[in-house]
Amino acid sequence: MSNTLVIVESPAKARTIEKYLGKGYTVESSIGHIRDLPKSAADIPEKYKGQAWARLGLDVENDFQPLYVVSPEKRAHVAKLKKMAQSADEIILATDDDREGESIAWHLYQELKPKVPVRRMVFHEITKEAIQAAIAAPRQIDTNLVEAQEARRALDRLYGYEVSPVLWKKVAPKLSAGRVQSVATRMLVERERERMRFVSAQWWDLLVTGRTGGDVTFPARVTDVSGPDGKLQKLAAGRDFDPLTGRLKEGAGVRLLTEAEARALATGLTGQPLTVTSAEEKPFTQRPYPPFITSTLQQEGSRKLGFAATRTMRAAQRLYEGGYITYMRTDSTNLSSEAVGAARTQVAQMYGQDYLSPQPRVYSKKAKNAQEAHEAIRPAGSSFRTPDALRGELSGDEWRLYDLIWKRTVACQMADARGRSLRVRLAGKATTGEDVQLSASGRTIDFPGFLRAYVEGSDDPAAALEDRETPLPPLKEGERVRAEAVKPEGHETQPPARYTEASLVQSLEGAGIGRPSTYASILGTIQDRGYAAKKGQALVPSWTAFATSALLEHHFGRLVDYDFTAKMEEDLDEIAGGREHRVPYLRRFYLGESVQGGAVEGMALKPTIERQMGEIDARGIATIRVPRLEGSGIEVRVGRYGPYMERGETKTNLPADLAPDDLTLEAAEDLLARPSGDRTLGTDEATGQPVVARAGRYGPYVTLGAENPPIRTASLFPGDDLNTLSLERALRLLSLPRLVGTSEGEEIWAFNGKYGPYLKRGGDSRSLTNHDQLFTVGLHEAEAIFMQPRFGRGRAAPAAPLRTFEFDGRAPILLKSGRFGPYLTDGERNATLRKGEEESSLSAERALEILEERGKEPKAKPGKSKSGAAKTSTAKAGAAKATPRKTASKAPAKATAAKKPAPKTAARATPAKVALTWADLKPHVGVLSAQERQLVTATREQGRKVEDVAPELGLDVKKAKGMALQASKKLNQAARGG
DNA sequence: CAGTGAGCGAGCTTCCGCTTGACTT
Repeated sequence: MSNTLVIVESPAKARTIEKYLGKGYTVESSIGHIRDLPKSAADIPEKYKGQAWARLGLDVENDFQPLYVVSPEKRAHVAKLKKMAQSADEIILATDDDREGESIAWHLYQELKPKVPVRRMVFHEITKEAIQAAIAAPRQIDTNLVEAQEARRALDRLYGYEVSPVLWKKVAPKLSAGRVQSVATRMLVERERERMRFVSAQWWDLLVTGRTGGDVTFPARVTDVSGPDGKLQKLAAGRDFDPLTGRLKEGAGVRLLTEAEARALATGLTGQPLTVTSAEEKPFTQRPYPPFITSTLQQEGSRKLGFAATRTMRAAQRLYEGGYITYMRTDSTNLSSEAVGAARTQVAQMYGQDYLSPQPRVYSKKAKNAQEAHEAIRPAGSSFRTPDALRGELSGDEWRLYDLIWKRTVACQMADARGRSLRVRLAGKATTGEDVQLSASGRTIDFPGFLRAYVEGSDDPAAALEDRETPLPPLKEGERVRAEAVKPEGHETQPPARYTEASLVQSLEGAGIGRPSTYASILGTIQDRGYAAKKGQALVPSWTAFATSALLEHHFGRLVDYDFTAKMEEDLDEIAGGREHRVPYLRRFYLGESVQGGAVEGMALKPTIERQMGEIDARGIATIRVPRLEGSGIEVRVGRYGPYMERGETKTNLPADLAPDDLTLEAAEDLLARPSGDRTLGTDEATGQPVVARAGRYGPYVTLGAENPPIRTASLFPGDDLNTLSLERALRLLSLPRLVGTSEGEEIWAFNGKYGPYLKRGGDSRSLTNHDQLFTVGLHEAEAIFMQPRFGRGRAAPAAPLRTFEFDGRAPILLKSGRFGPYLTDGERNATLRKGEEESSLSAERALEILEERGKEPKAKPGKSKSGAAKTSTAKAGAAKATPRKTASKAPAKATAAKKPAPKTAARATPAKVALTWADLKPHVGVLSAQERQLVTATREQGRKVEDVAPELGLDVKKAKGMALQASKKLNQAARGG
């Protein structure tokens, strides 16, 4: 009997399809993509590790040739597929019918290397008919579509892996940038900026309770009041105000009532007669919403059930795996005919024929960039199980979500809701003389139709139906009523609301950004990177998000345009259609294309980054514009240790839970006046100075004196708690250092240092084993400690090697445990073990290989270089080869010698850390910020003093010196190929 | 962003889209 292997993407799908296909077919899944570009160094095959482009996984100088690897966690599964492929007579690749699915099919083909016929088949519904039809109409892999996917993949990699490092250098390490997340972050930031600029305004109007002759009451609102000239004038409402100034928009032509005017008018209108001047009734109909797709399911999951996107998706995944619903990651609102039939049957049964829409409804409005590989999300099968029937079977989240999906699906085949809206205008006169006009509106639902099953945004359709009705008595033109009660109401304009998970997903989807499979993880990413935090339902962007967004907007504007993805999709469509190709497309994006006149066409990412690295002023980027603080001299900055505020010499941390929008001038002054986290414990009687407990970047500490800088500081001991620290304890800590006694004519002092407690006698020091010894060590004990060799007691002895590998004619290689994990060393070079290199199973040969391949010389210590250089030269030559260094360029005189460099001599002539000259460093000034560059150029090229240059750059001398030092470090690092 | 003293191994961080378990607490 023949055996056909069918491969789909999802295991749950495989199980279903296998049932429909029967004998002769084996159905297995790929479980998503099987190969990808290497994620990090650990995934890069040895063979490619030395390549400059390996980090990207794309050979950017060679047609962007991708390097695909099977990730470690997929290896076993791919091996299983290979085995199955070998025993099959035929293979059908039935991955999804979209760009990614086509690519998965192609990767399967590449990786399995089948020797039997291979066909490609697609279906959009998991129904018996659809699958049999698909089997009967196979095709070949669409290589153009695959190429479009590869272009998409490459672009995302280049964007993410080239731009993120810019953020590491200019903002903070471990940050990230990407086509999707950076736009999502920008959306949050722009909304917050609007809120920060927002100026609120107050306005008043009047709510009138009218009473008819028939003794029915209804609400109406005053819309117009006559001015001094007797003419009616519209009352101001929220929309008439400019959100940037809080003042009425120019030319609004409305009247703004003060509270007093509103109250006077209310009194004057109470009890007065009103005349109905017009009554207009209009019928309306409302159509049901389309069935769920991923984004709308997440939105309604959030609105109706209060689920976060991940929670909705987790429940949906379980429903899908249990066969209760169709696939939950989809962008298509399409329903199979099976589903439409099932829904209609159920409507007729449960609500009656009247509630059925006369014609089957088709929902085809496409979302931007929809790929439509699946159906809409609906109850599975050709007859839907009702939520009630599943009460015992499903529980908790799953049942509630199923109920929601069922209702929405059934409702989409129901009849329109029908009703009437009534709009009434009334006129009256206050006793104070003003004419007024009022308006009342009502809404009556005559036939609820689909609303009986499903009301968007509400958990209970029955209750929501009532909410949707605002009954109004049947008022006729000319009818007289009485203003029974008049209530003046004050209102305040509101800033635009922050995004929630649901509304952000909605906006991203609207712009065609992100895919159903990624919406939930986008939210995770921006929170994991610290770009946003949830505050209730709202997503609040962090100060880091402001800095990052500002950098990208100013220096890589095109990359964070809201339509960047839309444009990319257009280009990818061209590639998929065979009218454009991957390589030239990527070349324009990454390298740019020179056209006549020397101009560069395309995004030209790489050259842009190289240029911007020098342009971007890190300090400027870290300084965040806060409109409300303008002119106050207060600056907000994100520093290495989080966000802080600065005014002159005063600095204070910004509390983590303070949203950018909440930083008003008042709040800022308040924080500056009371440096954050500081707690005054009391007063030191001896000096009369306050004792303050603070949290600093090196941990908690106490100070004597509340000023900056304080008179004295002392770190807390490991067991101390900043929140409960007593004044007595603080004073005891501040009493350090302690004079232990005098020995050998020198004083012995006990200090608490950054590496822990230690004793100091003249120029000599010894560590102590615990902090309490600082108070307890006596002179004799101290002297005994000093008798010990420096690295003996009081400091962890050098750890014994974990393993030793011996070699003939070569120094042994030791495996040691270090701060950064296990590493190999032979005394000359060191190499840290990477992921996948097991310390237990390491062979001597492999150890040698690793050391040869990537062993690095430890940093030369001053005074040690001599003896280092005198040792074996083989290691040096190897290192020099692995990381070619710039030879000191004061060497032009030795040009002849340099022409034919004999590796060993060259290596010996260039010790590991010869001081680099300005000529060596100058080409690398691109790594510096504009300010750093000016400073360095002035001092090193023009030979000026930092003190003289600082004022010109608007820096104080102390800061400038620090900056010069930093800049020098950066330059050296860059010049040495770091 | 405070201030302290010596000596030891740097290398990695990061993207977007497809999919599920396998881990531990």
